[in-house]
Amino acid sequence: MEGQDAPPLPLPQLPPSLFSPSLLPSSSLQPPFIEPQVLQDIDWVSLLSGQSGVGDQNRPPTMESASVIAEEEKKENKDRMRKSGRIMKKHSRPRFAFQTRSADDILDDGYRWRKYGQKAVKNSSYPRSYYRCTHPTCNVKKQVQRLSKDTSIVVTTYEGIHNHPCEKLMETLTPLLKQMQFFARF
DNA sequence: CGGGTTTGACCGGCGC
DNA sequence: GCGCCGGTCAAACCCG
Repeated sequence: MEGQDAPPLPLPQLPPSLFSPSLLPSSSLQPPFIEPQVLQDIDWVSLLSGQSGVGDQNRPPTMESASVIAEEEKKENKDRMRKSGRIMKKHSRPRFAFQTRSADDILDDGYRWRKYGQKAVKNSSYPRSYYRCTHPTCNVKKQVQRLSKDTSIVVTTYEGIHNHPCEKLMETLTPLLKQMQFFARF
């Protein structure tokens, strides 16, 4: 059915400052890369340490555009109406999406994810994948979808904030921090 | 054998 | 009410 992808994607557009497809080189064969601007705009500290708390709301104004937020709020409001069902969780969860240019669908963000579903979505010739953080007490989710418009672009949508540190990053960072502490004494 | 993925079924919301 | 659609479940499967 969804062989073509003519209509515009329902995806909220990120501001050009975050991501500018037009600036992308035409040659697309590259190792997994996150656009530098995107990396800069992410508040990795709070993201990784889970400092923003599950209370969200006061999450740092990282990279979501107003339009993205508005779109999400609308969706949250709809979710609020949900009364029964298996996932009666909390609905007002911080969410943000960003696009990366990558040949690989799964970008290694340091966390461990378990895939729990895959769906073909309308207006896209590529399926959307659903992942959950494998950490026992952490129910952060993310969706990964490749743009059919530009197949070199992958859209990743995170939902929720990790309530645990990123093991992988800590592993890498710990010796570094120790070194910094050592040199800081001089 | 334990952890992950695959994949069809299922469920709830929404528009008509 | 019905059908479509997106999100999730869970059994089967895969792999180191």
